Amino acid sequence: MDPYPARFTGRIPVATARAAGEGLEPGDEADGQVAVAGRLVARRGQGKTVFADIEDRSGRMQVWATLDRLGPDGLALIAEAHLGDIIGVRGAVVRTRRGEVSVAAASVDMLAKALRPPPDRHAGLRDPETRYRQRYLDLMASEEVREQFVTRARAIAGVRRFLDDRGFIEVETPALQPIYGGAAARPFVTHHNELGRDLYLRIATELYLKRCLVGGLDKVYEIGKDFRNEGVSFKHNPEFTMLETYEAYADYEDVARMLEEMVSQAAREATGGFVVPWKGGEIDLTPPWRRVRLVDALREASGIDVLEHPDAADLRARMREAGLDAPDDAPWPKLVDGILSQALEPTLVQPTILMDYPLELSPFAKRRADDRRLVERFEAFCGGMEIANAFSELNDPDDQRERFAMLQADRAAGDDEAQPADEDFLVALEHGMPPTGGLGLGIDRLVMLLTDRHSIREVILFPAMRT
RNA sequence: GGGCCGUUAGCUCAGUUGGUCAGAGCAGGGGACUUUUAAUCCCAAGGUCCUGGGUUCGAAUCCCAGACGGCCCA
Repeated sequence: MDPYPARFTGRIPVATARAAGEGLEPGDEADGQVAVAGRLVARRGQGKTVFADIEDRSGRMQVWATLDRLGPDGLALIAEAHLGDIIGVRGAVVRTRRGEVSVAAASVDMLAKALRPPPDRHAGLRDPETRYRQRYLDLMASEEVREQFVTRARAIAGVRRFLDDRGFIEVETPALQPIYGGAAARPFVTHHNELGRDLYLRIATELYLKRCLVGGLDKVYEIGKDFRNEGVSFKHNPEFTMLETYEAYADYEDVARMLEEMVSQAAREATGGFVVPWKGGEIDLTPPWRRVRLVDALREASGIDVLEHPDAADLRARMREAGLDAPDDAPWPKLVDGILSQALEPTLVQPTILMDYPLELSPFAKRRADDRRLVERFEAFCGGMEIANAFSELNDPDDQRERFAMLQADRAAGDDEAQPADEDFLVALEHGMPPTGGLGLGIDRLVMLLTDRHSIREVILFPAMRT
């Protein structure tokens, strides 16, 4: 017997086979035969009769194996199979005297022998380390975990459908970049042997997607992995999935409306509604979301008006007065971000859009005409996490050049997350980029919200672990 | 970065004051059983108690260091 045969023909999902037996009375047998296959998850031996449960993605089904129908070799195969083996069964659909729709096995095939045992059927797999490192065991042991990742796929499909329906085109831009940019983060560095030079794994797709806008693609999006060389936490994985969209002739308020609709549609496709459970309460994603100016929200949460403390040392002192952590080497934008993350972000459970950020925090956003210290930018928060970031994109190449210079000053002042200037991108801007509304949406965090999971590791199949 | 907790059989877990304390259930092995539903019954087997030091007559247990993981805080 080959324990790993190449094929098993004619298979149907067990849910389909079960449906064929729904109308049967106990003791009845349907006409014809079906072929089903799946992992052996339980077996109840009775000597010359064996009951076995097999499971595929569609569900679970009982196999009724008797010496009369199978003969000694076939019965031995199923009687001696291990839990975890993948077997194929052909036979009539019946309803047993106890009322269970089953396949009365006429033949049994070993399709894949398992050499290692599956997790305990009743206790499941609880050790979080094994769950993450050997996710296949977690999936094998838990229908709920399998469903978790189906929900993730549905949410992403919902986002894609939403954007495709609105005329966006999906594009792919380089993950290996000669210079990184588009976010404040430290990159991973890798090396190209033939070119003899270091390359960076992207920390964002922003600067390449904007090049697409310069070229006239007008409405583009990319869903893909970004890589940030930072610590891991309940909401950080070094590689994570990001959506970025750019729409010509839109501004950040247009983008805010699109975000609300997109997220609520994804929620409906993934979970069936706009209201999702969250940490014992619920989050209502129904548009419109609350909007508040960032500086007002910061003042309400911390008592600090950041625009009244434009000097880093001054702001640092004020923060410490208020009991907030303010590192000595942090430049002004980092300090403002510190107030946001410490005092404000955890309070933003219901969806909230914070509008109008200080220019220093936002090197790619267009200034507000009415207040040159602020830019047309929002971030959306939900469940105490940032989930999205959007601007009216800066398309003035001279202003952009100045912003890069500011970043270099931050870098010199000790901010190792400040990104280098990208001359090639500036050349692209000099060719003219239309006024554009851009958006970044953290897909992993969105999935956390939609599935009431409080660790990013629960929504990433194979999260980063120490080796 | 800090604090707390955890790591014992393939899985889920017990293990008292430092002394018959190497244990159970399930899985796996042998046997009985032709309608079971976590089937049942009998038998046997299964260990780097995370790693390395230390204290002690004696350590899964106490101390120190480390690894990995979880939670909380910053």
